[in-house]
Amino acid sequence: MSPRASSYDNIIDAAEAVVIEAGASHMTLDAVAAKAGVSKGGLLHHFPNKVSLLMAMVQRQIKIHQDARKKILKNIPKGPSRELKSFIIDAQNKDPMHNRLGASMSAAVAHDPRLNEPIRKVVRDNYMKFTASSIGFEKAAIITLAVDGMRLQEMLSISPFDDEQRSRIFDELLRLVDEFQETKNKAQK
Amino acid sequence: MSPRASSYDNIIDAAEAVVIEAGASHMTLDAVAAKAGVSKGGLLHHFPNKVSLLMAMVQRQIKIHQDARKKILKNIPKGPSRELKSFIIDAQNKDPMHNRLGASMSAAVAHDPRLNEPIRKVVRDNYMKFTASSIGFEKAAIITLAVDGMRLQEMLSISPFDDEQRSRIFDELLRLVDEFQETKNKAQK
DNA sequence: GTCTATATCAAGATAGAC
DNA sequence: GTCTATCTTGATATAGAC
Repeated sequence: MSPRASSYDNIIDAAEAVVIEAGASHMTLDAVAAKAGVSKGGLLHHFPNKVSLLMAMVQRQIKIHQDARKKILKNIPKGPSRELKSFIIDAQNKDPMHNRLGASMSAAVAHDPRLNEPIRKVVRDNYMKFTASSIGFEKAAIITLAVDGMRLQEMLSISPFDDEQRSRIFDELLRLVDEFQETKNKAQK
Repeated sequence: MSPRASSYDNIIDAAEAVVIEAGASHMTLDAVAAKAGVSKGGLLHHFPNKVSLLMAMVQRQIKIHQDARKKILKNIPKGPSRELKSFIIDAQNKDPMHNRLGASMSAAVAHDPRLNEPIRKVVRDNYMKFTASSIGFEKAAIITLAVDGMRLQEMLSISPFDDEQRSRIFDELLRLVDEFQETKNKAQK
């Protein structure tokens, strides 16, 4: 599906870097080309227009998170809320390369709001999966919303939390999933 | 502080409307002027440049929510988590005029990420207030993050919930605040 | 496959009449 | 205080050489 010429990923890396450093509105083709070390013509050979670059950015980030969650799932002992937990643990990861979904998304949406469609779909699928889990619709939704809230705040650089607070919150989220699960189990007996 | 010529608010209304209908990237001065029924020259008489319009949009929305929360607070029986509850109830309001903070913010941030500063400050103040409440830092943070998550998703049009689900989630959030409070009370005895 | 040069266009902002 | 006309810039995209 995606061509894997070395410059292809190189250009996407550069585009993400520009967004992170200068903001979505400054992600011009000139800036991306300069950052990637190619000319604008070279860039436009790989991505015939700006929208195709933005879509590639979003798609690559979606794939990165999907792959990460599959890996995480393997290491979670079987239990009723594994999917939801893998989602929390994936978001907990502060690795720079891992947290560029926000950058890609804000650049895409700033250019054309309709480009949010693939992300909308991912969000939809997530909530379908998690709210069908055994802790109940509302509680699963709230946990997921809190995780997305954290990510979206970080994407907009309005998060009020430092690293230590951030990790305490994620730990509590994981704990709450278990607690909600236990409450539910008792109620069913 | 803010001039209240009728056209002043009229122009801000128009700017918000353009963002909601066409997206942040299409909020050009031409489009706003056309929507407001004035010429570009007329618009630029009130707002000397685009940034000043964007800042006015954000400030007005912040004030609307502050005023709304003050009103809501009066109707909440005294108790330990009144501030947090007023925040949830304010977010619950689906009145169109009330939910334009997202539009203003996305337009501002799309133009220049540094314009998020006033909102960053509001978010900071909120979390300071709520997490100092008696249900404990992590739980208060999670409730607040879930509310902000809902708002930010709606701002980006990626929310997967319909109206009925949305209101069930808000009800559960209010219930959880009380439940967390009770748990805390018992623990302190 | 990568480059330079250039066409085209849209948007922000200014000047000055009424 | 509102208008029209115009200037200027910067960004996307195309054409065509190497």
